[in-house]
Amino acid sequence: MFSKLIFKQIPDEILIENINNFDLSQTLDCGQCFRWTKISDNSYQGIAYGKVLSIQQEKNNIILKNTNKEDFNNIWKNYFDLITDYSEIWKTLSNIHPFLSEAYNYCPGIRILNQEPWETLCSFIISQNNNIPRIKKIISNMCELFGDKIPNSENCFSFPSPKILAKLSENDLSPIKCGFRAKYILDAASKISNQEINLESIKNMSIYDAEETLKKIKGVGPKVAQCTLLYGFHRLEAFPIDVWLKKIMATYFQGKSPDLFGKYAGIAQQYLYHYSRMNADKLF
DNA sequence: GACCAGGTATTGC
DNA sequence: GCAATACATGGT
Repeated sequence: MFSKLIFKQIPDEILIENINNFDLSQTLDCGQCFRWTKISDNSYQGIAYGKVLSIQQEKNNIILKNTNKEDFNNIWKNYFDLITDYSEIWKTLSNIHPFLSEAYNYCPGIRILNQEPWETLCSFIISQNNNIPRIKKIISNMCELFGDKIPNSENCFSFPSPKILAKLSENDLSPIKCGFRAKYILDAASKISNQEINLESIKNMSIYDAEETLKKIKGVGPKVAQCTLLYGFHRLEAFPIDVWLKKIMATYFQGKSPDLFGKYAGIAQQYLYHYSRMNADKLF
C-alpha cells in the first residue's frame, strides 16, 4: 500500500525505501515501454508525461532524480504503479500453473506501468511485425521530429500529440522509417484528434467494447488493442497474445483459454513473456 | 539472400 | 469463417 511507502525528499530527489516486488530493469526492460534508456546496471533515464526522469535502484530502495514531490505524487507514483500491492496480486495467481510460478520467480519485480493511452496506442501500432530495438528507434525519431523539446533537458522530447500527427502526410513520416505503419499512425491520429474515437471514454467501457472501439483504427487488431488496454489503461485483465505467448500457450497451456489467468491475466502474461524471452530454451 | 521481429489487412476459397 | 500472403525496414 502507498500509505506504507516510506519516502524522503532532498532537493530534486525522492527516495522510496523498503519497496517490495519492484525491480527497475525487470519493469523497464520487459517490453511494455520504449522510452527508457539504461544508464548503468541499476539506473535508467526516460521520458513520460512530458517529463524527463532519472531513476536508480539500490536493493529495496529507489531514488528518483531530477524531480520533485509534486511530480512524484501526480505522475511517478502512479506511473510505476507503486500504489499496488503485487504480493497480494500474486496470491491469486500462485496456484494457476507451475510454469507461471517459474516465470514469476524469475521476475517478481515487474510492475505494469501506467503509461499515457495515446503514446501506448501509437507505440504498439509501431510494434507490429517489428523488433524492440527498432521500435525504440522509430519512436525516438518520431518524438525528436514532431514532439516538443522538454525545457531544461538535454535533447529530450515529448511524445507528439494526435493533433500534431494528424496534420502530417505519409511522406512527412518517411524520415522516421516506420514503413507500412505510417498510414496506421495517421489513421489513429486523425480518429483520436477528430473525436471519432475518444480515448477518455474507453476508460469506462467493458474490455470487449474497448477492444472493438480501438480496432476501428486501421492497423489495430486484437494484439495491439490488448497491449494498449493493459499498458495504457491499466486493464489488468487484458491478455495480449503475440508470437511469444502463442509459443508459451502451445508449449505449456495447450487447449487452455486465457480465462485461466483471471482478472490479473495481463500481469501473468508479462511474467510469462519476459521469462520466456530471456529463456527461449524453455519453449518448443 | 533468406529469415525474423510484441501483427494486421487483404485476398482467395 | 479460415488459411495464405504482402507489407517497410534493419539486423543476423
